[in-house]
Amino acid sequence: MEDILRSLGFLCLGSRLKRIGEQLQADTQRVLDGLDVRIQSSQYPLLAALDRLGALPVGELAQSLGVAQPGVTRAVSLLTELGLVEVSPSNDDQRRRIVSLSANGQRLVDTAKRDVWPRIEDAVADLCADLSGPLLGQLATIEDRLAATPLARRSEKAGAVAAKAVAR
Amino acid sequence: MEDILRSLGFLCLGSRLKRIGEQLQADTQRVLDGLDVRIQSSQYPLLAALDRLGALPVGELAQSLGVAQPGVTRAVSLLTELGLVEVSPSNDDQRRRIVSLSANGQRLVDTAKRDVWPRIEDAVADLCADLSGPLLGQLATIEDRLAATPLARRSEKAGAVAAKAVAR
DNA sequence: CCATGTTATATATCAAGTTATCGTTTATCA
DNA sequence: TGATAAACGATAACTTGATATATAACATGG
Repeated sequence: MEDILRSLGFLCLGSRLKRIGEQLQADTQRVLDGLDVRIQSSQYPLLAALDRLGALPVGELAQSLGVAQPGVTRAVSLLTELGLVEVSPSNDDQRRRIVSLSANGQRLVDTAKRDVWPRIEDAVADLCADLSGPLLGQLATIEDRLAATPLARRSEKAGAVAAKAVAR
Repeated sequence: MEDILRSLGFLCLGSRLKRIGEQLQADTQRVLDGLDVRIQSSQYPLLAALDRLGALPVGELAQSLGVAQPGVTRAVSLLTELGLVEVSPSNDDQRRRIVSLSANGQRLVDTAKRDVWPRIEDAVADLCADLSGPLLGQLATIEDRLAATPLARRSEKAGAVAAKAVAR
């Protein structure tokens, strides 16, 4: 069965990037499910931004994540309900609402940084290893590799390697 | 303002690909709006698939587009209402519903192939010209270029070049 | 100093993808 | 051949992005 997006090349690059991104996110979610982590993979960038940049108002958070502000507002309410972030008013500007990690959120991030993110990063790096040449070719290779060996399998391998490294 | 997805590298590649894809599609939509075409850019792959592969049942259409079947079912109902595709029962299997371009749909595709798609393809090709090196670097370059010169401007340039070529 | 404009966030609605599940129809095999 | 399994497409519910707009707080010029 011909892959139309692939055949259309640059014409549908946007759709194709979205498609690959969605598959990667779904696969990442499967890795997380296997690791007993209960939040959505899509929330990690927000938590990582707060961890890396410290407390931020909604708008700057949106900018640093490269998404539109309403998306951040929604994600923040969700994470607030989960008790992972907290919102406090700004002292000097009552319009601004400063978002920060809660104690629980910080704990989750610390754990993830140690136990989870390296696994995922290794798996994706493995997926993208030794790519070269034009962009469309690299994307095709990624799709092919993803179909041949799902990310979860790559993360097991990465985990095994990591465990071996620790055991040494 | 630090771009977190970029800093996180492979860890959030999925989110990042989605983000770039969405921006590309939104930009493409803007080009289409300027060209007096009234359908969503995201519907073009489906129409292109039917044009290229001929009439197909829903499931095979989904497979050739690389999306899940319910998405195709919804897109087909939408395009049927717009009068661009038609659905007919299969002779030999009552479960299958064969999707094909209507006369209007075929006309639209023919026009698009001649007047619209080349513009978009040139603009995106321009965006991706002379990329080299590792994937993450290529993606960063694409984002930078897109921020510097939006796709619509690139398509104007491409249109001018095409017009000049014709005039010769 | 207040009317007006701007900025920050929230809300509403839309778009396009997903998974899960259901009803039909077809296929299989004991 | 008839019971059961598999395949196809539709529907429902959810996710995660978008845009447009409303509301409230701040800034500023006359």
